[in-house]
Amino acid sequence: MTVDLKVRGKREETKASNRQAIIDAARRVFAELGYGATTVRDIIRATDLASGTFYNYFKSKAEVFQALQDETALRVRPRLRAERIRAQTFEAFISGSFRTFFDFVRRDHDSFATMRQNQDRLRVRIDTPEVLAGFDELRVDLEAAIRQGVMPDTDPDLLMAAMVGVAFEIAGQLIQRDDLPVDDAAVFATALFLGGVQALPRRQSQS
Amino acid sequence: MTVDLKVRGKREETKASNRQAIIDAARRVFAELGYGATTVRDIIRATDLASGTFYNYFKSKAEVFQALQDETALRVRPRLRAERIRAQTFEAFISGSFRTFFDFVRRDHDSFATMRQNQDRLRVRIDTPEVLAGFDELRVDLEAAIRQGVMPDTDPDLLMAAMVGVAFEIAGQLIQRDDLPVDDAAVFATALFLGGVQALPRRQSQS
DNA sequence: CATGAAAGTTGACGCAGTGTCATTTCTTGC
DNA sequence: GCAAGAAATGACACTGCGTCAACTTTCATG
Repeated sequence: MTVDLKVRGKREETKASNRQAIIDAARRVFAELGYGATTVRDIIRATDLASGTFYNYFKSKAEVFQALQDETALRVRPRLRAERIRAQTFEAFISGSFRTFFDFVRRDHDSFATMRQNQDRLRVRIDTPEVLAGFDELRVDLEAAIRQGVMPDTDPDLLMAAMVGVAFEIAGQLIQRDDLPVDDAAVFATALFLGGVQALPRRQSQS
Repeated sequence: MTVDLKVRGKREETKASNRQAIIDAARRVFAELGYGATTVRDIIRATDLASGTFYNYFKSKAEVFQALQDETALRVRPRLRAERIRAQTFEAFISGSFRTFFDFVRRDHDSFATMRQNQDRLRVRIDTPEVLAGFDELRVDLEAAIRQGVMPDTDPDLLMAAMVGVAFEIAGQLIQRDDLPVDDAAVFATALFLGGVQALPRRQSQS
């Protein structure tokens, strides 16, 4: 009567569903209480599992949080990667990267709202290994672009850092300011990298 | 026999010294164990005070951490402010800001090492209210520069975000890479803002 | 000085979250 | 069916948290 194929036995089935249940509960609870305030017990209470079961899946709340971030990172990275590989010019490389990232941030608001989880007025950003791996991927692609002569031969680590810094900080603006169009953000960041401050879009009549 | 002037009574004297003792202990302990792993008890054990005394000075370990960060922020902000106000051209504004900041980061390595405190391989950045106020200060100065026609009339929030993002992310590189000269970092960031990717310093013969 | 009141310190206490583990329940291959 | 292994359960010992009544120190006052 079970609709889905029983290729995997019941064992693996529930194992996967329990893991997901914990992750889902964690996302909800983190969103509600903030990372600092939530306890492992809060998370497990939000599922129908027993406290001990949590530890069959994760070592600590930090590890669940990491799983959440990693999940997000693994969703963005392929898109960014594809965008960069497709790029034939460095304009396309830069503009495509920013646009794709900002688009994702706006759409997936919640995943990044956790990023700036606050208890008081603190702003916190946590980069998990998967996120850091994403940075590395960008650096590798930059190096490839440099080798191909598409990108000027400059320090790839610093260029990566600059792109990451601008991307995340402007993403923060996108989260704060709902009225800021994704497109404006992308145009701004792209112009900065293509021509510096002088090339930035000017404001309309702003008396 | 007390060398220093007894303008303040003993009361305030010990109050200030206790507070500082806690902050100093916290800096040591955070550096050793990382933020996540240290407990209030760890901090207080590293002083000769009793556990209850901690709570006369701070509500939680988060609050001590914030005090640490704020202390740092309050040391950098005036320097950055002075640099920006002195600037007559936007080249000077940008270049002075980055150079001053990177110089501080390199010198005050430890304060910023805490910034990227890691338990596993996580990278964490926490912006306290004083740090955020520093961002705001930058935005205000950018707005002033725009009004004076020194800076192109573009979205000051985004420009601030871009500068902050580049500054912090490249600061991260400065901390990771001891061989990276402060000057190179400053030249890189400045060139990016003045002329975009094309204007970046090229690498020497790098077969 | 002596003294009483106020400020500050102390550490033991009750409470809550942590991670473990013996026990129980469920799944699977035979 | 049934035995064996896998996973879930929740009680338990332990640790850290924040509080508070008792104690100590400081200081203003006569």
